[in-house]
Amino acid sequence: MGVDIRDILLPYKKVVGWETLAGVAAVDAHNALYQFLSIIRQPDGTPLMDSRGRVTSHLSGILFRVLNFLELGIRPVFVFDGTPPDFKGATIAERKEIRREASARWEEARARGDIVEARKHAQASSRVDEFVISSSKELLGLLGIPWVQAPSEGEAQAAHMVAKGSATYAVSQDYDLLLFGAPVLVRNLTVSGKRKVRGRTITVTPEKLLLKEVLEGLNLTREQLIEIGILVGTDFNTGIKGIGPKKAIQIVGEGKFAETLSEKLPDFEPELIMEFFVHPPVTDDYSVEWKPVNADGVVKMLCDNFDFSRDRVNSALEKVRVTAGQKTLDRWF
DNA sequence: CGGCAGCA
DNA sequence: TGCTGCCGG
Repeated sequence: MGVDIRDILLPYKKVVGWETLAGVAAVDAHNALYQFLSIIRQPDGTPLMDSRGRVTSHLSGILFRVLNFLELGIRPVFVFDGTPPDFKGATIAERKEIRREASARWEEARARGDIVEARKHAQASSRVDEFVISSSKELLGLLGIPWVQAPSEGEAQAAHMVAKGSATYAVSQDYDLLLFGAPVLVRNLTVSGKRKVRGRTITVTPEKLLLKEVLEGLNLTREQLIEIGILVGTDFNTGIKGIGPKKAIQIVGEGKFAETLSEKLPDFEPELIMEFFVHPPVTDDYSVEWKPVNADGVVKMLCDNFDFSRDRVNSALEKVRVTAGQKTLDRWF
């Protein structure tokens, strides 16, 4: 998922404290929902589900994260994907196949009692489907959180909203936001700092990337950063085998992007993808307005309809009732 | 992921 | 008070 240019971005990642993050966060909804669906699972990989078998992991994730954001003075706006460009077709088909295989391996591993293996494949089988999207939008509405429907890629729309000042920063784990021109990208926006990765407990802290610093530091234009992405592979193309971000930066710096491509991938034409990153379809037809949490509505949806515990939901909502009360003198809601 | 009980 | 580990749906 996403362009893997992590290695060259390492020097430009800045660990930031929560107090610096008060403001409007344009959240890459697909990225957040995928994260919730893949991680909020039982040890054997089974996601949270209601009595009717509907997956509810994403609803749990949204509820607690959004309420935490509000408490921290972070006003999120979720940005959902629209219609992907035609040239994403191959990637979409490939991912579908990967999910299908992962699903089968999940079953196999569970059948033979290999919990660890089962969970791994279950995570890889996660899919943000129509139900996940519509139920997420419904819950966000009840929480008073605005969401925007992108005409095409949500990442592009989120980047656009930060660029024009509708949001302070974009939130995603993917670096594509930088290719789409997001001036500020924040990663690891999870409240609990401790995470278990392969048995080890590591501390995950929010980190900020400024596009300007990345481009100046690497002495690149945004078009050149996109060229690097295309060489190593994006959501829209496979990239060249044997070329990672380090080699790509060298190639692009020497002005040999086109030359290298025509040599290694003579049939591939990068122009459409380049143009898509530079000028993606985005809209200015949105309104971003936060409303008070509809606590009754949230309880009705989550407890009556999706079997959440009343105690848990109420105590989560209780925290923002206090916060909302304190903020009424601000121009918050 | 995030809440929370249980324990040092 | 801070950490570990289980549970949620």
